[in-house]
This record gives sequence, C-alpha cells and structure tokens, in this order.
Amino acid sequence: MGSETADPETAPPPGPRPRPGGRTARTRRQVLDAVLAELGEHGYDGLTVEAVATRAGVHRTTVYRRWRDVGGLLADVLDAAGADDWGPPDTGSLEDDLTGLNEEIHDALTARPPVVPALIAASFRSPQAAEAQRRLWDDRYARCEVVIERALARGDLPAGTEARPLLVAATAPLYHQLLLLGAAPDPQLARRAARATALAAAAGAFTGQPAADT
Amino acid sequence: MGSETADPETAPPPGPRPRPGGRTARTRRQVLDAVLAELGEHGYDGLTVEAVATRAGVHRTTVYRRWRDVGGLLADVLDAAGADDWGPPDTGSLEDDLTGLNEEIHDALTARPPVVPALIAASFRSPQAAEAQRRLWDDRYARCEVVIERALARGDLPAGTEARPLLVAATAPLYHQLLLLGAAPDPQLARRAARATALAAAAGAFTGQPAADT
DNA sequence: CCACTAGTGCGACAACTGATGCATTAGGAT
DNA sequence: ATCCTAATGCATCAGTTGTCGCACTAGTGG
Repeated sequence: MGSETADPETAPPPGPRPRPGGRTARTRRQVLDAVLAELGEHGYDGLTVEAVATRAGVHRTTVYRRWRDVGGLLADVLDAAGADDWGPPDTGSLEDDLTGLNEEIHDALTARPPVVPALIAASFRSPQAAEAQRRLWDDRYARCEVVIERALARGDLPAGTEARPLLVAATAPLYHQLLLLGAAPDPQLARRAARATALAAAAGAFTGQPAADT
Repeated sequence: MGSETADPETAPPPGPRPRPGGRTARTRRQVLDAVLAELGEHGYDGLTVEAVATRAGVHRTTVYRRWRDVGGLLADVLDAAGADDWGPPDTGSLEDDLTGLNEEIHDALTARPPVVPALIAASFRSPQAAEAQRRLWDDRYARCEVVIERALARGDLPAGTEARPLLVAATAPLYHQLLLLGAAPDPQLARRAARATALAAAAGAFTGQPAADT
C-alpha cells in the first residue's frame, strides 16, 4: 500500500501505468474537471461521455479507453475527492461538533451548482461509482470517530458508546431531508439533528449493551 | 380531487381519458407489472422501454405515447403504490411503534428482488419520478403522525413535540445505512434507531421551543 | 540527437433510443 | 347490429452511444 499512494497529484487511477508522463496527467486533470463542471450544469442525467470529452478538449475515444464508461469517471472523481486532509471540527462539545459537521453536510448538499447531490445520485447508475462513494463515506466517518472519543474522554458519554451508529444517527436526517425528501434548505436542521443525537447518546442510546429495558 | 381518485383499479393516470375501456386499463396493468418485474430483475439501469413493452406484450410505441419515457412509468408506479390503506403499527409504546415502522422499512429496503431500492434510485433519473416519490413519502409520513399524537395523549412525550422531525430522525438511519452506505441487513438496526429517537424525544429534542440548554 | 512505444486523435461502423405517419383493432353509443 | 373514434400495432427514420482499426503525437531512454 506504500508505493500505491505515492503522489496523489500525478498518479493515474486505473490499470497499470508504465508511463506517468506529463500529458497523461494533464489529460486526466482536464477530464475530471470537465466531469465536475458537466455535473454541476446538467446534473446526473446530462453527464454524457460526449460532453465531458468535448469540454475537456480530448476525443471521446480517449475517455472510453481510460475510464470505460460514466461510472469509471465518477469513481475516479470520488477517489480524487477523498484524497484531502479534511477533519471534523473540535469545539469541546459533542453537540457543537456534530452541529458543525452537519452544517458542512448541509452546505455541501445545498450548494449551487448541486455537484454533491448530482454525484451521489449519479452513483446509483454504476456499481463502480457506488463502491467509490461508499469508500469515501467510510473514510469520512472513520475520521469523525475522534469526535466521539473526545466526548468519551471528557466524560460526556456513557462508556461503551459506539461511534458509528451515533455518527450515522446524527447525519442521516440531513441526507434524508435534503437528498431524498427534497426539502428546502433549513439552517436549523443541522443543530436539531445534532442536539437530538447528543441527547440520545447521553441517555445511553448508542451503547453496545442496552440498558435493559424489558 | 373527488372524481380524480374514483377507482384506483381502472383509472388511467396521465392526461384526459374519455374512454376508460377495458383494454386501456388492461394495458396499463400489464405495463406497470412489467416495470416492477424488470426493476427487480435488472435494477435501475436495465429499465428500458423496450424490455418493459416486450414483457407487457405491447408495442414500444404504446409505452412512449402514454408514459412518454421511463420517468413517466416510474411516476405512475409510485402513484399506484401510494393508493392503499396502509397505516402505522399501534402497540401502545412509542419505541415499539417506531421499531415496527422501521422494521417495515428495513424489510422493504432489503427484500429480494430489490424493487424498492431500485425504485428510489431510479427516481433520481427523472424529475417527474422524483416528484412522485416525494409525494409518496409525504403521504406516508402524514399517516405516521398519529403515532406521535398517541404518545402525546399518553403523556409519554413533552408538549410541543413535532411529529415530522421525530419521524424523520427515527427512519433516516435506515435509509442512510441500507441505501446510501450500502450496509448489510441488520436486524437490530430498526430498534436501535427507534430507541435512540424515542429517548431523544422524551428528553424534549423535538419540541419547537428548545428547553433552554445554554 | 535518435529510436521506441504508450497514449491519443481520427474516421467509420454497429447497436440502440425515441419519434412519426399510416393502417388496424376494439370499446362505447345509437 | 352498426357506426364512430380512441387506442394500439407496425414499419420506418433520424439522432445518439459505444466500439474498432489505423495513423500520428509525444514522453522516455539510449
């Protein structure tokens, strides 16, 4: 895995690459930028290989050969998006950390042009892109686990509280409301979901061993 | 609205229908059944008008004329799916009601063939289908509000608790885990989400006026 | 500077999608 | 029973999508 992630800037994603020349990297950059631009303008439906190639200034054949289809393009974009140094907020309070996290999600899902929703929606069209999307989310949630660890260290959460279910419970309403239910942007949504989850967590809702309710 | 929803059995969905003859209704039934079957077999991608028409035993042109495109087909299927007498469980306990509701969602999202996930995913491809999906969910959540009303009447929830945010918080983790994150079916998921939400609700997390926490 | 070859551009081609005009069938009314 | 017409079947056609063979450009190493 060491030499695999050597340089995120010049590493071509698919297949063997015996020649990481300057042109290859340049072409990739142009194509991936074109994908994001097309996604923002025409949405999930309008993402055609033809338009991407034209905007990128390359030939259709090149795109088909290197990425095979639209799913390959999206998977590459998603993998590139995950290669950053993002980290969750650190405010000293679980509810505030979750609120900040949710506000980022809220902004991403309601930004114009709607690139993120288009990316998520388009991922349904390709198993390959869906896999990449899943990897990205899994990585993001893993980075967020430190938020729960800090809260545990402060004694704000009962011992045995599991990070993943808590994080999913806190963030899921954002995706559900804005992505699936098509609700209008709501500035209070982020805090409400964060507060509800923090309350439930403090009450022991996310401990592996339930507090015996029968 | 009265004559609009006269008979869900023989009512053709799109446009004017000066002749609700037996053949028209029969064709619609065959086509809608074919859509569900194709959706289950080939998923969101494999849903072509060609295959639907062939399976339904009608000509492609007929499908194109009456439903225009795949989005129209899905919208009609979704509208037909909402015309039932479904209601939420009534167990006498908020947590158990929510758990039962979540178990239905869990089963729907993990059933084989995966018709419901395919239907939701495919709705991203068409604004018309997305609108129909949104209507269906809105109707379902409206029917579920009685669960919160009963809990309020029992005194299990603080006054001012809002039904919609509570229901969304309870059900969103199911959709998020099973649909977006692609997690494996988990029998405990339904109850865990229901319990967390019930705990948060009892603590006043879903009242319009927050309980003053600063 | 020169040879080698991965990567790209280019054109043509097959397959598929969706649209249109006309003939035929079948439901509804006199 | 018979006519009227909405709904369907049928053949055809234009536009688009994805593939293939060939020639050329541009990194890479000598």
